[in-house]
Amino acid sequence: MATITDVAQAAGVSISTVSYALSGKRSIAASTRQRIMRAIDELEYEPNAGARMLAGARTNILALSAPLGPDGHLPTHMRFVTSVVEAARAHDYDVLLLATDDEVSGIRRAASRSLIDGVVIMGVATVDERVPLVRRLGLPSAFIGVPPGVDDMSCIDLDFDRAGRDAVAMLADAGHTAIGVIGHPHSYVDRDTNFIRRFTHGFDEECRARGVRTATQWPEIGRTGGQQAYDRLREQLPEMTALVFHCNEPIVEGALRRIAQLGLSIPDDLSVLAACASYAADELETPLSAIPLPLDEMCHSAVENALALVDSLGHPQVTLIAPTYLDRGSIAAPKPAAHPA
Amino acid sequence: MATITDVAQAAGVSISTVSYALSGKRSIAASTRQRIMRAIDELEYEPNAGARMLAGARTNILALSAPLGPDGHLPTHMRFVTSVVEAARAHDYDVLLLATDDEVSGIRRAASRSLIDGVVIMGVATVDERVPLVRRLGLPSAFIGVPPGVDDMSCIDLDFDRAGRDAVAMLADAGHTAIGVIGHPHSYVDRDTNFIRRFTHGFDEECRARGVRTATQWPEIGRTGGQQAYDRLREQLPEMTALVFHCNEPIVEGALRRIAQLGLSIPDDLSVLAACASYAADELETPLSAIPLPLDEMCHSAVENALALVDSLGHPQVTLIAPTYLDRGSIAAPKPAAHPA
DNA sequence: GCGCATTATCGAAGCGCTTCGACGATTGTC
DNA sequence: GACAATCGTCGAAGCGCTTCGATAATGCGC
Repeated sequence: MATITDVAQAAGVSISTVSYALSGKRSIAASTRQRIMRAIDELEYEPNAGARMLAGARTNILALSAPLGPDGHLPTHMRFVTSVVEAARAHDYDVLLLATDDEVSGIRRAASRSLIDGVVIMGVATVDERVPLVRRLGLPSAFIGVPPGVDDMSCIDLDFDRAGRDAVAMLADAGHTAIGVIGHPHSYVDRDTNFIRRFTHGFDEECRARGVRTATQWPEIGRTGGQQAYDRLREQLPEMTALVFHCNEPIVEGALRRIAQLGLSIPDDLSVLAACASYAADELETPLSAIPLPLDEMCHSAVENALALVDSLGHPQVTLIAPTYLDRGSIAAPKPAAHPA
Repeated sequence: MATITDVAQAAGVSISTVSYALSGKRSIAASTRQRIMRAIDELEYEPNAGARMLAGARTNILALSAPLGPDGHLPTHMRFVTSVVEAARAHDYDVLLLATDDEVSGIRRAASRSLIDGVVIMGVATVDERVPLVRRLGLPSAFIGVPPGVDDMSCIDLDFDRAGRDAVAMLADAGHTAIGVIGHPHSYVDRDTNFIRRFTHGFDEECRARGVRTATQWPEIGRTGGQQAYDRLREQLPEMTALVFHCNEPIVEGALRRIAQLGLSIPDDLSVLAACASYAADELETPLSAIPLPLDEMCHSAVENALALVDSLGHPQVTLIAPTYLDRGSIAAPKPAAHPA
C-alpha cells in the first residue's frame, strides 16, 4: 500500500506539501497540486486511517448506538440504520454500528479509545443512561428522538405534539367529532416512551379544545393486536367515525383487515389517518393518508448535528420538525348521522 | 484520557512492560502485572485505537458489507446485521457497517486505509463484484452465502440442496405424493439467486427420485403475492396435499390467510412446512413446522471464518450447515383419498 | 560456585500522518 | 526602490502504541 511518502517522492515534493494539498489547510500552487493528485491516482494512495487518527484529531468514524429492544420493530430499525449510514457517507464518514445489549459499554469503549468522533443515538428511552454518559465523556452526540428534560444536547425529532394536534384538526375540519386512536403496543407505553407521550398530549389537548370525543387502545404487539384493538375501540366509542393509527405496520394491517372483514369501507364508513408513519402507508392494502415520519430528514439532521459538534460549530439544540400531510384519500366527511340533531 | 505512559508511570514500569502485560506476548512477573492492572483500572486506561492500528497490524474492526437491495427483506436483513455485530463483539471486534449502494467502493476504501482487518459479506449475488475485489485486495473475507463457482473463499451457508431434499423426504415419508411450493418473490429468482437455485435443485431431484408430483409458484412481493400464489398453485396441482414455503414472512402470511379463508385446516387438510425460515415460524397465526435458517450460527461462523483468516489460521473453505427440523405439528399424513386405487 | 538457559524488564525505533515554525520567493504599498 | 505582507514549500516534532534487541536478575545442573 502506498504511503504519503511514496506520493511525495513521485510528485517531487515533501510529505507536508502532500498533506496540505489534501487537507487544503495551506495554499498550494495549482501546478504542484496537480502533480500530487496525479501521483495519488497512479499509486492509488489512500491515507492510513490509524495514522490519521493518531496524528490528527479526526477518525472520520461516527458511532451509531442502535439498541434493538426486545420488542423493537425490525423494519423501522433497519430503515433508520440504513439512512444514518447514507447520511454519514455523504460527509465522508463511516459508521461503527453499536448494536449490542450493553450500549453504554460500547459507546464508552469506542470513545475512550478515540475510535470515533461522535455518536448518533437512536431508540432513546425515557430514562436513558446514554444521556449522562455522553455528557460526561464530552462526546459530540446527536439524538434521534428527544429524551425528556434534555435541552443541552442536539436532538432531532418530529414535532409529535404538533402531529397529534394536526391529526385532530384534520379530522375535525372534515366534520368528525368522535375519533378513535390505535397506538403503539402497550409495552412501549409502559416504558413511558417520550414520543408517544408527546403525541398523546397534543392529540388530547386538541380534542379538548375542539370538543372532540376520543378513545385510545394500546394493543398487544403484532397483527392480532391490531384486530383486537379495533374491536375494543368500537365498544368504547361506538359513534367513532374516524380512526388514527399511531403505531407500526403490523398493527395497522391487523386493524385494516378487521375493518375489511366488518364490511366497512374507507373513507366512506370510516376515515383513517396514519400518523407518524415510518412505513410506506401507500403500500398497505388500503393506501392511507398519512403524517409521515420524516425518517431520512431526521437521520441526515442527526448526522449533521453530530458533525457540527465535532467541528465545534454552533451549540447543541433540540430541533423539532414540523409535521407534513400526505393525502391518499382515506379521509372524508363522516356519513350524515342516522338521527341528525 | 490516560495513555500507556501514564499507566507505566503509575505502575513504576516502562511502557513496553505495560504493552507486554496487556498483550501477553512476553512473560511478566505476577506482582508487576497486578500493579499494572491496578493502574489501568484507576486511570480508566483504554488503548488508543489509532496508535494501535498504526503500530500493530490490527484494527479490531470488521467491515460488514450488507447491501440492501431494492426488494430486500428488512427484518431478515436486520437480523443478520444484529447477529454479526454480536458475534464480532464476542471476539472484541467492532463492526463498520457498509450499507450504501456502492459496496465495492466502501470495501475498497476501508481496506486501503487499513481501517479494517477483514470483511463479512452478506447478500451475495450470483455475479458479485465483491468476490474479485476482496480476492485482489487479499482482504480476509467471509461470505454469508455461497457465490456460485467460488471455492477459494470462506463461505458459510445452510445446505440448501439438502434442505430441499429433506423437505421432500419429510413430506413423502408422511405419505404425500403431490407437494406445492411457494418460493421467494420472482424478482429474487430473476436475479438467479444461488441459494434458491440450490434449494430448488435438491427439491426437484428428490421429487423425481421418489415420484412425487410438484409445482412451484414464484409470487409477487408482499402479502398479496402469497394469496395469489396459493390460488395459482391449487389450479396447477389440484391434488396437492402438502405445501412448502421457501420465502419470507409476508408471503407466508398471505398464503396462510388464503388457506384459512378457504376453510382449510392445517395439518388436517393440508400439511405445511416452512423451509429455510429466517423468521420465527412459531409466531405465525398458525405455527409451522420448519427447517429453520440457522441465522445466528451462520453469522457466528462467518465472523470466525474472517478472523481465522486475519490470524492466518487455516485456509478459506466453503462450509454448508446441515438442515435441522423443528416440529410444530403442521405436518400430518394426507387425508385418505376420496377414491383410493 | 561456574556457566548457561530462562525470566523479567527496559530503551529505542518506527508505524504514517498532521501541524508548527522557518524561510526564500513573490507581490503590494507609499 | 525599500519594507512588509503573503504565498508556497520544507523539515522536524510528536501523536500512542508494538516490537525488537539488549541487559540484568534469577534458577539449574554438576
